[in-house]
Amino acid sequence: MSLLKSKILVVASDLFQTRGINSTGVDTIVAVAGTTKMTLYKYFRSKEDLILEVLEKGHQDFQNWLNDKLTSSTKKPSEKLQKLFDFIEEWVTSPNFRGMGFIKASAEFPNEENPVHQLSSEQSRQFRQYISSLASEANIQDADGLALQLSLLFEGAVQAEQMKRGSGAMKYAKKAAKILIDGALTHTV
Amino acid sequence: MSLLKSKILVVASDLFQTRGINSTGVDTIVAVAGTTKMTLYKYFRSKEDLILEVLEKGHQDFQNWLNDKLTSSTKKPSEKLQKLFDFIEEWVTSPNFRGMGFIKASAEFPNEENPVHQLSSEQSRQFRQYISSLASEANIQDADGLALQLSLLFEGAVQAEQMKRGSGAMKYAKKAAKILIDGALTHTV
DNA sequence: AGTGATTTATACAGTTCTATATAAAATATT
DNA sequence: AATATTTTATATAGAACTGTATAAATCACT
Repeated sequence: MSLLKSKILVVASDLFQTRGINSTGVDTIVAVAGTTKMTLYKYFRSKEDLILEVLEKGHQDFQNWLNDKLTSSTKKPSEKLQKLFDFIEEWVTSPNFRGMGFIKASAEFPNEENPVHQLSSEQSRQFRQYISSLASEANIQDADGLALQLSLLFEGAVQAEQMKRGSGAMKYAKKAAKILIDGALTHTV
Repeated sequence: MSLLKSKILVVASDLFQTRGINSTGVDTIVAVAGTTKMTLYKYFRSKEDLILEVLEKGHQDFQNWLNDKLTSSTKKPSEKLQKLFDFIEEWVTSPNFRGMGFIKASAEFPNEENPVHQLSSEQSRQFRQYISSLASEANIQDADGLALQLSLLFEGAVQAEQMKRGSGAMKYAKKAAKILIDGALTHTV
């Protein structure tokens, strides 16, 4: 991928997160990225295309990072589930954390027919599905149910953290997650 | 309050929730409300003023409704806490539910110096504080901690419901809340 | 019916935004 | 060095948005 294109992606991701997507114009993006609109529109057909690619990249980066961490940490499915929130906390508190794109994008594009909304909704579903597969491997009965509960905690915590940085929400989300996971594990098949 | 003013507030609240705040122009609001911009700007100094009043009204309506429900349902503090999520579910699934304003507003206005962001952040804090006071009355040790966890579940569920209507998130949020509340109640002072 | 306040209709100034056109400059390739 | 590609600089079309000006129309009240 072109250096300029990835630079634009990084800058756009940053600005979208800190100023909002609709409030960030392409002029601002190219100015911060140190390039021009002509170049931006060479690599992205439209602003919407840019938004979609930013979301896609952010989600893939997160999923890859999380999956690598989990698979290299332990092979026991139940332990993976337990460590999930530790890694999520590590991700959220890392200096290059720019927020979970799909959480904000769905708020800024509430129309269910909007491509940006659809992508963020799909990413949210994928993430929940990933947690559910971990729960299934740990032989938890209602894997989808637990996955939903954990994702609620996670998304709530990310939002709280976005709303007020250093809120300590992640700490209590972890405690709650542990209670829910432990409870579900004692009712395994 | 003037009929037109409250009509504008209702319409704006509806449009902000369904199309997003930044994506909704004042022209659209007055067209749907069946009035003109002149009248809108008579009652609201600016669009930002309108947003703030919409948020304020939405939050007060919710808090008043919830408090009335809780105080008239039971006098036992621990039962209030248990019934909290039942009423919240009732609110969220009611036909005139237009979403929790402060959740989306903070996403659309991420800048912490923005008045809209500040108000939604304050409302989020107030709601958490309200839950915490219920937990305190029920003699729960870490009342603030439980309140934070419950609000994470709540905000996560509202967002999930906004992202995909009829997701059933509230049902699992309630189950998780019950587990957390029961756990906290067994460790009371 | 007549007076005063409210509301509408319409136009528009001024800004911002997405997206494109065109030509010059810089960079890479042969 | 000459050619081809990429990138910049600049201008601008065209739409959308906030907010205001002005005059006509409607409404409330006496």
